[in-house]
Amino acid sequence: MPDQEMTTEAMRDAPAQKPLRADAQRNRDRLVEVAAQMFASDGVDASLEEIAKRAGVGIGTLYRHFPTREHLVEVVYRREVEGLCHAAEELAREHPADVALELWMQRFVDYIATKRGLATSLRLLLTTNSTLFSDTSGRVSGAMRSLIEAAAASGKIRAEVDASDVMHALGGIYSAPNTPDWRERSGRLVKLLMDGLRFGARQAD
Amino acid sequence: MPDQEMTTEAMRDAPAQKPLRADAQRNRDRLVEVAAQMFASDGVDASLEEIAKRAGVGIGTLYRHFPTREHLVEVVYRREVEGLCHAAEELAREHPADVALELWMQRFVDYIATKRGLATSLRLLLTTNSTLFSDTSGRVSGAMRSLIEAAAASGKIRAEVDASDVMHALGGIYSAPNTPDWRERSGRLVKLLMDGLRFGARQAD
DNA sequence: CACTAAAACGGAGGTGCCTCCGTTTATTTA
DNA sequence: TAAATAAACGGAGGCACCTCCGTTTTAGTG
Repeated sequence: MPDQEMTTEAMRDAPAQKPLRADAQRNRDRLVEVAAQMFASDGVDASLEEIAKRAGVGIGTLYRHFPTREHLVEVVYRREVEGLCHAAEELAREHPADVALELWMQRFVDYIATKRGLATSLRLLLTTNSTLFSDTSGRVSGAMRSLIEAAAASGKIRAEVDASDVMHALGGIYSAPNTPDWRERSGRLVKLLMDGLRFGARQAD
Repeated sequence: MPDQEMTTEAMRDAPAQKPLRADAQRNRDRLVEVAAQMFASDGVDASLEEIAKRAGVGIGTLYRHFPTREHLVEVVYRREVEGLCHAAEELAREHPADVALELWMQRFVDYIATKRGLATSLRLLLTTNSTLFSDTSGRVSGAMRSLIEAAAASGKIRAEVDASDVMHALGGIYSAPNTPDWRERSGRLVKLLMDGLRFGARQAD
C-alpha cells in the first residue's frame, strides 16, 4: 500500500472545530441525508425549503448549517465520494475480488449519474474550490486502484492490467451522456469491461 | 493590416435572424444599455426587475429577449468587448500612437474591473460556452496588438517590444485584486509600463 | 435537581425570479 | 386610410430565497 492514503486519511471527519451540540449534529445529519436524496431525484435545484421541511427543521436551521446552496452541495458531494470509497472496502471484504470490483463499478456508475445531475453547480465548485477536485478524484481513483490490484493479485482477472487503463476505459461513462437509456448503457459497459478483464485470467472459477 | 480583421468583422452585428420589429429592437437596446450600467454598479446580481423598470419595460419583455440571466450577462459582456475594440480604432485615429496606446490601456483597466465584477457568472459562462472565451480574448488581444505595433512603427515607443510581452505585463492587473485602491494601482501600473515603453524610443517628442 | 448562559431552532416576511396570458402596437394588405 | 394579423408588451401571481430575531433546548454548575 502506497503512502498516499495517509494524507487523505488524516483529515477524515473532524474539520477541527468544537463538536456540535447533540441536537445540532442530529439536524445537520438529517439535512445532508435528505439533501442527498433530493438532489439525486430532483437535481441540484431542489427547493431548500422543501429539504428543510422533509428533514423536519426550519429553513433557518438549514441556512445556519449551510450558508449557501453550494456549501450544501459540496458536503453532499463529499459524502457521496466517502460512501463510494467506503463501499470499496466493504465489498472487498465480503466478496471475491472480481465480484467486488464489478459491484463497485456498478456503484461507480450511480455516482457518476449523481455527478451529472449536479453538473452546473459542481463545475463551478470544482473550478472555484480546487481542493475539492484533487481530494475527491484522488480518493476515488485510490479506491479503484486497490480493488483492481486485489483482483489481479488473486488471479480472478488478468494480471497485467493496469488500474489507470481501467479508469480510462470508464471515462466513456463520463462523456457519453444524456440519452434516457444512459443508465443501461453504462451498466453494459461495465459488464463488457469485466468480461474483458476476466478473460484469460489465471483462475477462471 | 493583417488578415485577421476580416473574419471577426464579418460576423459583426447580425446574428442571421430576421430583424426585430422597431419597438422590440428599441427595447432590447435599452435593456442592454441599462443592464450594463447596473451590472457595473451593483454586480451581476443586480435585480432583473429593477433593470426592466429602469429600461421602462415590463419584466416579461426582459425575459422574452433574454431567457436567463446568463444570456443577458453574455450580451453585455460581448458589448463591452466590442466597445473596447472599437475604442482602439478610434483612439488610433485621433491620437499619436503612444497616447492612443496609453489611453486604451486605461480603458482596458475599466474593462477588467467590469470583468471582475461579473466574476462568478463569467467564469461559468467562459467554461460552459467556450466560443465566448476564444472570440473575445482573440478580439481584445488583436486590438492591443495593433496599437502596440502602430506605436512601435511610429517610433513613439521602443521598437523591439513585443505585443505579447505587454499583454503579459498587464496580467498583473488581472490577478492582483480586491483592495479598494485597486483602481489607482492599476492606473499607476499602466503609466509605469508606458514610461518603460517610451524610454529610449527613437522619436522622443 | 434547579438554574443559567450559550447555542440552536424555526418561521414570518420582504424580495427577486420567472411564467402565463390578456392587451396593445407595428406592419402588411387591400 | 382602414382593417387584419402577427409580434411584442407588461404585470399579476405563485414560488423560492434568505435574513432576522423572539423562543426553545442543551449542557454545564452549584
